[in-house]
Parts: sequence; C-alpha cells; structure tokens
Amino acid sequence: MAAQPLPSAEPAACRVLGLRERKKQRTRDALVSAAHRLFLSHGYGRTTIDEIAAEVDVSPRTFFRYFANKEEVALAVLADAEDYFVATLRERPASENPLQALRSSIVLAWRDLSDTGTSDTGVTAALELIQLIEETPTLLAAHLRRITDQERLIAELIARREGLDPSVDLRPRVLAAVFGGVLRSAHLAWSSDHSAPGPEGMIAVIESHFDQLGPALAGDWR
Amino acid sequence: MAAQPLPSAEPAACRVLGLRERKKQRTRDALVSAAHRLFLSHGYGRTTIDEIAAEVDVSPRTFFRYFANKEEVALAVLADAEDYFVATLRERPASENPLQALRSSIVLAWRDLSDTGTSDTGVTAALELIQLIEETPTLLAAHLRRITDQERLIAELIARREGLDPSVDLRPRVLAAVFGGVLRSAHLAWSSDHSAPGPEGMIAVIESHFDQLGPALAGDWR
DNA sequence: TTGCCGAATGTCAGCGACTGACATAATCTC
DNA sequence: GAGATTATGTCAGTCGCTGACATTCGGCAA
Repeated sequence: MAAQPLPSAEPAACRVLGLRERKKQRTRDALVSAAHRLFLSHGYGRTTIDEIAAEVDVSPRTFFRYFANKEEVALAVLADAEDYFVATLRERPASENPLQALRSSIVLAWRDLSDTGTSDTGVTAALELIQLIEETPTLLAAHLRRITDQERLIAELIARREGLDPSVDLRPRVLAAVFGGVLRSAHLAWSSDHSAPGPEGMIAVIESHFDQLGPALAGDWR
Repeated sequence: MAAQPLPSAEPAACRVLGLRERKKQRTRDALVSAAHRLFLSHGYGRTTIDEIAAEVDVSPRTFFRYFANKEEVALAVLADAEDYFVATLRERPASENPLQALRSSIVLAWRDLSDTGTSDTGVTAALELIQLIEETPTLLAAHLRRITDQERLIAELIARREGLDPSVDLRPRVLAAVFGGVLRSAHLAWSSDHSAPGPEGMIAVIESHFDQLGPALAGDWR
C-alpha cells in the first residue's frame, strides 16, 4: 500500500531491503499520492506530469521510469484492493459455487480493507478514485482495459478451482465477464448516487446489484 | 455506411443534401477508409494522423475537425453495425423476454449485415476492426468505454420496453452489463481463435457464449 | 577507506497527438 | 454577383512520451 502510516518509526525490519530499494519504494509512493492529490483537487486532465514530478522533486523523465503513462499512476491506488480481492478469492471454500465465491470475495475484501485501516487508509483513496474514474473518460477507458486483464485472471482462477481446462470450457470466462459487468454497473451506480457513501454504501450497492442478477436474466420480469 | 458502393451512379436523391454536405460526407468517409486501410497494413500505433490526412489530401488540422482523436476514426467503422443492432432491438416483439430480445438482436444484426452487402461491405471491415481492437491496447480501452455508453442506451431501451423506471429498477442496467460482458467475451474468443472466421463464425461463437450464460451462473458446474 | 560496478536519476533533443487563433477559400442565400 | 456562412489551411504552442548520453548514488569487495 501507499506510504508509511507513521513517519516517526523507522523499523529495523526495513533493513532487509537495501537502502536503494527503500528509496525507490518511497519515491514511487510519493508519486502515487502526489498524483492522487493533484488529480482530485485540479482534475485529471488539468494535472501535468511535470506538476506531479515537481511535487515529489523528481525529473519528469524519472516519472516515466516508474509508470508507463499518466493513467497508470492514477490507477495504482486500486492495485492493492484488487490484489486483496484476488487473495480473498483464492481462499474461498470449495463448497461455494463459483458465483457465490466471487460475490462473497468482493464483499469480504471491501469489508476487510475498510476495517483494517482505522482512518484514511487506502480504502477512502480507492473510493475517491472510483469516483474520479467514472467522471473522467480517459481514466475510465484505461480502467476498463485493466478490468479485462483482471477478468482473464479471475477466469483462470475459477477454472483451476473447478478443475476445468479454460481453453475448452467457456463458463469461467463467461462468468468472469458477467461478474465484471455487474461490478462495473455497481460502481457506476454508487458514484452517481451519493445516498450511500463510504465502504458500507459501496458494499450495499454491490449486494443489491448481485441480487438483481437472477431477476434480470429471468424470463419473467413481473 | 462508408463510401459509395458503385462510383458510377450518382443518384439524384443526393441532391436533397447540398454540395457542401455531400463533400463533407465524402471526406469523412475517405478519412475513415484511409485510416482503416493504414491501421490494418502498418498497425495502429505506427500510423500517423499526418499520414491519414495526407492520404485523403487534407490538412492534419482538418482531420481533428471530423474526429476528436485517433481512436474515434478507427472505431467509426463499427458505428453502423451498432446502430443496426439498436434498430433491430427496437423491433423485437414484446413476447420475447429482455435477454432473448438482446440475444436474437445481435445474431439477427450480424446475419442481416452479412447478407445485405454481397462482397466487401462494412461487415468484413467490422470484423477486421474487432480483430485489430483486441490486439491494440489503446484501441481496446477506447472501445470498452464506448461499449459502456452503448450499455446505458440499451438499459434505457429495455426499461422503456418493459415499462420500468430505469432510475429505480436495477434490472435493465444489470442485464445490459451482463449482455456487454458476454458479447465482449465472445469477441475476444473469436479474435483469438481463427477456427471460425467470417460473420458465420462470429455468430456461432456468440451463440455458444450465450448458451454458457445459464450454466456459468448455475450453482452446480458438473 | 578506497575504488569499482551497476542502477537510478537528470538533461536534452525530438516525435506525435491535440488545440487555439487567425487568415483564406469555398459554398450558400438572396 | 455581393455578402454572410462555413469549411479548410497555416502556424505556433502545449503536453504526453521516448531514446541517448552523462552523472550521481548505493552496493560490495579489496
């Protein structure tokens, strides 16, 4: 995750990584949080790479040695949440069917992430970012592309979990795509409707969208 | 659709539009087809706006008066296919349930489009473009964002069709998202597996993915 | 400590996407 | 055919992004 929660303590455990690695990690974190701050205050399009770099006191060229492009630094905030979700999914019991496993994994991941960090951990940052993404076409495009990569990964996980050959059975990929669609729909609903703020609100919106999955596909809508 | 199929005939019906409008339409079509050709032969990333403009004998500045950006001219080839799909969806009988209507609409749209034009109509161009999109990250991102706009439209159509308020009932949006997911999954499968070429191949892949929708969401995968 | 190696960074030049401003030339209207 | 519209060209400039080269900094052994 980003930065050090308590700048006072410099734990000795960090020594396992050389000074060089620690420094790299610090500038990377600094770039991410500076970018996040600038994007939220001035808007994504009105923020310049030069500004971000200047904020961290680093040359613009260095920025591109950490991130391939402007979108990447913005989306980096979500990386941990996504990783946590995948980790959660791996540990779901085999008794759950695939759809149940996916659904409980996101809900659990959001809940855990919002519980662990007491105050302004990455969760709030992630929620702010989702908001920003939905109102920034360029970011949305980049995010959607990342999502498809994630779906491929999820499909493979599900396939392995069920002992299937993903190149033969279409179900894992279809399920992953459906899952992605429902989730995206939930994100959009959450970000355009401020009646359910915070992680709990997001969880509630996600649950309600999953609840509508069956009815939406059913023949009879009455 | 693009260009005139038979350059010999200059139908009098065109006179209803002024010379100015006709000219604009012609340069627009010329830009789209030049871009399409260059993208397919040299690759999207290695094709320059200047090259496209030069091909049509137009200044680069003019290009940006027709298209907001490089992605837009590439994706323009799909616009007609999408419009045709939406038109088809509007005419589906009320007896079909929403999911059925969506499914039969794409299949019918593809079939009609591949039947109407005898030889190299827009259908082949659309298929070539889908292929290009899947192997070009930048294009894929832009395409996915367009898809989400389409999904919003589809959700509204379905809601009206079923006499629902789309701001209350989540089913239309969830269904549209699921539909988009299945379709995207099918496109990916089609473009990465050359065993089913042409429109018929695409239709077959789409059908098989829809067939897996129920099983994928079912509790029991055995 | 010294000194060397490799990795991280800065500097600089340059390409390509995209935009605003203004001038010019083409159509449209009367 | 004159004047109002509108499309187009030209030009200058910003910003995202990259390659090449020089410099500096951390890691490591003599």
